[in-house]
Amino acid sequence: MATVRTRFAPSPTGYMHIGGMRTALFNWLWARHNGGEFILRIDDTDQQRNMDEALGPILRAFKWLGLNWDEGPEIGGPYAPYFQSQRGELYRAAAERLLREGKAYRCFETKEQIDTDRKLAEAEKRPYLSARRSLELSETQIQQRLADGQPHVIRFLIPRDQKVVIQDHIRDRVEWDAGLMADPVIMRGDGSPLYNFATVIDDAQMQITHVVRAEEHLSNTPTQVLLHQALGHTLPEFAHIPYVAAPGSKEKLSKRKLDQYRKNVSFKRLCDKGDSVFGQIGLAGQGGLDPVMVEYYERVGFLPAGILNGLLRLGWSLDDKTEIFSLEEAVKLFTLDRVVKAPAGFDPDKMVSYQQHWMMQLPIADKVAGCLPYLEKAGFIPSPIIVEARAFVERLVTALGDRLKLFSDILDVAYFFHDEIVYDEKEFAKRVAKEGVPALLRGYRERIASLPNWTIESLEASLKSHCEELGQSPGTLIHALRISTTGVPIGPGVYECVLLVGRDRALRRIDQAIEAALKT
RNA sequence: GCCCCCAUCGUCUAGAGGCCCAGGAUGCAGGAUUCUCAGUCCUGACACGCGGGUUCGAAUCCCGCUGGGGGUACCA
Repeated sequence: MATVRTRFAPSPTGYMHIGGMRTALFNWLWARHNGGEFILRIDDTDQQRNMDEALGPILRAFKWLGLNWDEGPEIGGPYAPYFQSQRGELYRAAAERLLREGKAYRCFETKEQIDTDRKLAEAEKRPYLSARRSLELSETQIQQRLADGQPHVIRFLIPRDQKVVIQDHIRDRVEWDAGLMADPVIMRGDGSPLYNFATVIDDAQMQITHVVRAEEHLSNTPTQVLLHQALGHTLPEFAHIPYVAAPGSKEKLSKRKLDQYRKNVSFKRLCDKGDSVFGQIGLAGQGGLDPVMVEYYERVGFLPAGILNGLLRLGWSLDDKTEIFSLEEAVKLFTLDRVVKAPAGFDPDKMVSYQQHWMMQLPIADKVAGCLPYLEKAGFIPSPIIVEARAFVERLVTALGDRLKLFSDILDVAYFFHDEIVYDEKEFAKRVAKEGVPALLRGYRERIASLPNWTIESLEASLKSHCEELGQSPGTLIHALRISTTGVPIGPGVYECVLLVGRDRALRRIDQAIEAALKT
């Protein structure tokens, strides 16, 4: 059996769509699962502006997620070039051949004519079919028009007597009546190919065995099948996977409707996180990152494993209980017949939960490495990073444990880095600015100030005995201590926090808190 | 208008005639653990779009309806 070859053919748009990434992932997995090859081809039939700018983010997304390509940009391959804009000769030759064999024709009809025909068909509630007026032109008439430079396109002559049937890997048997199809343009007036045509030529020339693509292409399939047949190609197998839908809807996820998605609670949560993070690391407004783009997840501190796992489970399942898959396991277990037929709504919450799982598996050293850039960019630690800072972050990350879900979460504990802290006012009022608490705090402060060295144990023992002597419950002091030293009611164990804040700073903060409490 | 696709908890999904008064996950609510939070562990509420068939028996098969979606371009 021939080697399985799949492809993903993005248009260079300047960003990688998260839904497109899922399609790419399925292609990649299917190729890898079968020990085959995955090809990246760039569909730039529209003239492109700046290729680096347009393609860069797409390649970056693949690299970040670790989805390597066997042939394509940067590495080439036996069927190069992999940019449609550089393959014009192939398309032209194929179009010429179809013309010569009478399977395509030069169409001189104006857009207005076609449009009128179309409207008429619609009004009469019948399918629109090409009138094929140009077919009645004699060879000399055609030559005359060409000589006159009359604008024209090349249309594929649909063989109307046929039925087109495919056996889709996901949708099973799908059938169309060619008698209901209009003749599609395959070459523009300027001699450039249309997507439907270029794809057919490329898929065949690149020996693609499985066309795995989003279902919005299902309706392109009969045209492509007919084209393949006209050209004498072996038909690739098809698998039309459902598109990724917007949160809380069944509509295709689109960059243009971001404002609307923000009404969704979980989507909004994600957006807010990004806003906060990008603001702090100087990425705000930079080309506008948003959750429809893969880069968003990278920049906000997701792990490739989290995104990959989430994307995999969006429209695919192994069984009734397995949720967690590493890429390696996915390669082993992925099959097209387990792909779901219905569109899958994108759920940021679920994405975060996979992320959380994979973050918990990550070794401390990797967590540190992931957090450092955020701290550096936000100016929390000196740049370049010095060993002391690194060591401190390691202690901090260890103490944070599972509280760290995204790398950028490290920015939420600014109080370990800055001298000034911000009190959570409600908590301060409740835990510190209360009858007797400042005095209790002051006594404890004196006690630990004279402690030769601070450890979790010594701090805790001091606190226990202090409370005991005064007949106070430890909880009261613990909470007061936490708010005074960190400003917030959340975080690692108090003693751990105090140690992380550091002796001098902790004592100073306690003093400040007592002062502030007495003022109110 | 025409062609095509789809339809199980809010969401992602399991389910290919009896194992299902529907299972897992996520989210939500409550509880336990604990100095808080996170985590972990329990508990709870929440779904087969509707109507007809077929069958002893249907979430599962068939038909219709409704609903949702995609395409309908000299976009991809």
